[in-house]
Amino acid sequence: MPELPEVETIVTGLAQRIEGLRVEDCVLNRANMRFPFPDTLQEVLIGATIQAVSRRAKYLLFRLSNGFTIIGHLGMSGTMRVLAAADYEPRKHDHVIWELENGCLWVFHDPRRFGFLLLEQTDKLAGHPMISALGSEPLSAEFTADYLAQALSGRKTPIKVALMDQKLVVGVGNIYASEALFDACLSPFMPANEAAKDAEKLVHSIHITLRDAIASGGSTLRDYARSDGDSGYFQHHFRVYDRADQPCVKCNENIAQSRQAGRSTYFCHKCQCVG
DNA sequence: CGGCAAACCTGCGAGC
DNA sequence: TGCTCGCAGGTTTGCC
Repeated sequence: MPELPEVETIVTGLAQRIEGLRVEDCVLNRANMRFPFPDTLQEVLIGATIQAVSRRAKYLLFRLSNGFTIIGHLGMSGTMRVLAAADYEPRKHDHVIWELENGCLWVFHDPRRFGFLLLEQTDKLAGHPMISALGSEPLSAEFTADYLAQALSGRKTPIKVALMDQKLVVGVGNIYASEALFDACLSPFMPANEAAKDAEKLVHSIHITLRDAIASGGSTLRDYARSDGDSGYFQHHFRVYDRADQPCVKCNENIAQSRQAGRSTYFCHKCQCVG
């Protein structure tokens, strides 16, 4: 679901609302999502204080006062909201509800159940299999044109598919891969090793696209909502994503839709030199 | 090893 | 109106 801008927006909101608070109770409305919930989830959580909420790639990290960290993922349709207990009305797919010491509820809702929660000791977090193999954070200093060019070299896979490979660069999903390639005027079908020569342009476009989206509070399609329950606004800024047959904002040609690795790709034939 | 399709789920819109 | 089909923001697995 949510790609980096959406996860970032949720992390910022959750940090403001739950950091420093003790968990009074933890209600599991089912035994599993994508994976079974850890047996010790409730035991570890109840009575612990949430020291810090952060993000690595699209993973949410909740550092607890007792040496454990919750690793969360929102999958395609997950949301996390915090609201006053008095305002809570149960909804289908509210899978986990944490009761906080200030009387608020922190609710994990996920219709498609591709999301999950795992538990790891904080000092072993970097070695966790889901975390250890991840590529560069696109908004960090290490995500440079040199890094990207090196990572793309020798790969024949289409550049759009490569940008969505989390071992290469994290946080770029189907929406922002299409948007960044349009910004860079590069064909999504260009082999990655050819696109390596445009690494500088690509890094710039990925930066711009993600920062704009974060500034807009992310994109709301169906399920995504910020931690305050409000929607994001970046969907109004889409230039190609979900705009098939609508005029290109630069050249007025119709935006085209295709499929790569099972995912929809949107692009402008003219601006992105797709022959 | 690289690259693709399928699988995991539910909900919604399009089309018949 | 009501059904079926296809598709949806992600990641892993298994097959070629």
